Amino acid sequence: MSSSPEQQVARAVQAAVAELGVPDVGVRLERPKDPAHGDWASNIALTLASRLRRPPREIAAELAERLGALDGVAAIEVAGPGFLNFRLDAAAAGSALRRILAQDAGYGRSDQGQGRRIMVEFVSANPTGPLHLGHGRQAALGDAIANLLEWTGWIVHREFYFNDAGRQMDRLAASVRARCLQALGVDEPVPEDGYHGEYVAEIARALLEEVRQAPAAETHSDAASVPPLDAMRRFAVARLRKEQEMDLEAFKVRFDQFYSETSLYDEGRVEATVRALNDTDLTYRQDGALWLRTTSFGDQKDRVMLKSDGSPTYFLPDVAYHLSKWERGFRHVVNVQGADHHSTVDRVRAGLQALGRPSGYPEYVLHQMVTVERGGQEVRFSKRAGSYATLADLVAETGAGVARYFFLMRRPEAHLTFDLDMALDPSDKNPVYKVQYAHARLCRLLALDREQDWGPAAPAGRPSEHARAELSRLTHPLERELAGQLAEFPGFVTRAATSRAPHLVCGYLEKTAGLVNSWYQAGHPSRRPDLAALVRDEPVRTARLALVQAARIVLRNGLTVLGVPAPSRMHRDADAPPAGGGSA
RNA sequence: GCGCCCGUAGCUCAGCUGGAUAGAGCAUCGGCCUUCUAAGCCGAGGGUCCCAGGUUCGAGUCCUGGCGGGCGUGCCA
Repeated sequence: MSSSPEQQVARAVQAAVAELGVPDVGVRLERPKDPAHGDWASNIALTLASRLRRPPREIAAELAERLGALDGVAAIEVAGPGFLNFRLDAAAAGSALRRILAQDAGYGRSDQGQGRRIMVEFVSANPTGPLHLGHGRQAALGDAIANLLEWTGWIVHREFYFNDAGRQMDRLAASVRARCLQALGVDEPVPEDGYHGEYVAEIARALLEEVRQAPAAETHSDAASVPPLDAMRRFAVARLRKEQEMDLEAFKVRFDQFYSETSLYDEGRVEATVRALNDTDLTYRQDGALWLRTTSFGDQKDRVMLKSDGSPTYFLPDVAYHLSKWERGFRHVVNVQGADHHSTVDRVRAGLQALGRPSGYPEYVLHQMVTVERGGQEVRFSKRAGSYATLADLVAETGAGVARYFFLMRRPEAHLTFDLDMALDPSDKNPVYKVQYAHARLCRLLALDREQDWGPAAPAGRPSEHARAELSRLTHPLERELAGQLAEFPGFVTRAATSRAPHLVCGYLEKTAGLVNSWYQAGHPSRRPDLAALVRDEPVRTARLALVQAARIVLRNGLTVLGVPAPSRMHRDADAPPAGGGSA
């Protein structure tokens, strides 16, 4: 792959800096916010000022002089306090487009991960109820982070861990039992610490129905014949897990593996973890319980591993679970969790460190809570779920694509207000549609070009034609700016991947879509027909269609990384939901 | 009390290793259809970047101390 003009300039600056006697400074170019400052800029002179004890402008001037004439660079300017601004010539500015066209669906991918394996664990909901909005944010985040890692050269494993053991399962079973009895006319309240949602009653009804249809002996339905608690627990867990998987399916999220907490016990992993921890000198008995000295590793207080009744706290299977990740060969693990779990971070890591695993293992992305607003008021969705809003309700209302995008728009550590009015707005006010519509609009231009008879001298625009386009024909400032923006896409993907920040891609896409719309609109036939993409002038048209094609590729690739569909058409009917919602 | 996260325009939020005049969307106001789909575009107004110190050529960004909000701080998960 030939290097981009940006990379060539960066290398040249690096060399010039080395000539000044500073060989060990990395030079990275940035794109100036103000197009008047050129295509690329370097602040290297500013950063070297104190080290060289010289005024930054003087350093910049000397660098500019040493750089002399660079291939593809039309002008080098010293500006402001000491910036070096580089203005590419039209051909170089267009050359980025050629790379986009050549790489197509691969544009934005890189090999930073070098084929290393990484696990992303996310959602990991307990099988005690439907998935709620917090899980939705996690599902969108985890899947997008996983995609970003794949795009940057990692082999990614998506895993869902579920706690199907422990006290909560007893509470679930007891709740189902109470609902069964209620269905049979017995006045039996759901336990105070049980699950009160309507869905538990649904489970109870389904369970009774199954019992009734079973060929077994005791088919008469009365209070004495409800199934044993253990059967209720198994039935409820299976059903809830199935339901969660359907919710995830509707949300277009897939996992490579669902890992059961119970399996940790069945395989003796919890027991083995206790023994291993006991072999260290970091455990002690107090008040009849077995403690781990997690404070040795920065935890705020020591934690109980085994309660005084001999049963483990959730902490122990958590450590056992993460040991299994390590044993399965995952040296890189990202756990996506709600911030309400942040207290587990220190203790799980402490447990792992006690057994010799590295201190930063695993990595955590903790996201803040989600609230939904409509008309400026917080809304609660589901009566069915009891106290919280379900993901399924939200997805049914907005579609998977919109919901995913809205969950990804904000940085994970910021509270997320899900604005339903905006999510349901079919216009470009809705950021998802803004991006999707820009994409569809570009697709439409390409289609129109294929349909149009431009005359014998002008073959219809095909990808091969785009590749041969004279990109120096892209001279309009809006075209230059859009082309420059498209060149930035791979950088955003790598930055979003390494900082586990899909929202950066959202921001990038909205900016790009805005530039697309501006350019498109500037060339609207009612305004400046000479700026339209589909002009008669064949070389100009081919160049503009190359830009169209490149922008289309970038928008599509960006949406794809986020797990949001990139439709080539949007529906115009006021009644029908927009095509891009991905709710199908 | 202690720990983590947050505090930027009326609202929801971006702001890359500290850099040029602090940005976007929504909302408000004013323009633009002879449709490459106006579900759009152009423009305007709107800011003590929570406060106070510090670090330096330069701080929304880093450090310290406050203030305000969220979450956590179980032999619950």
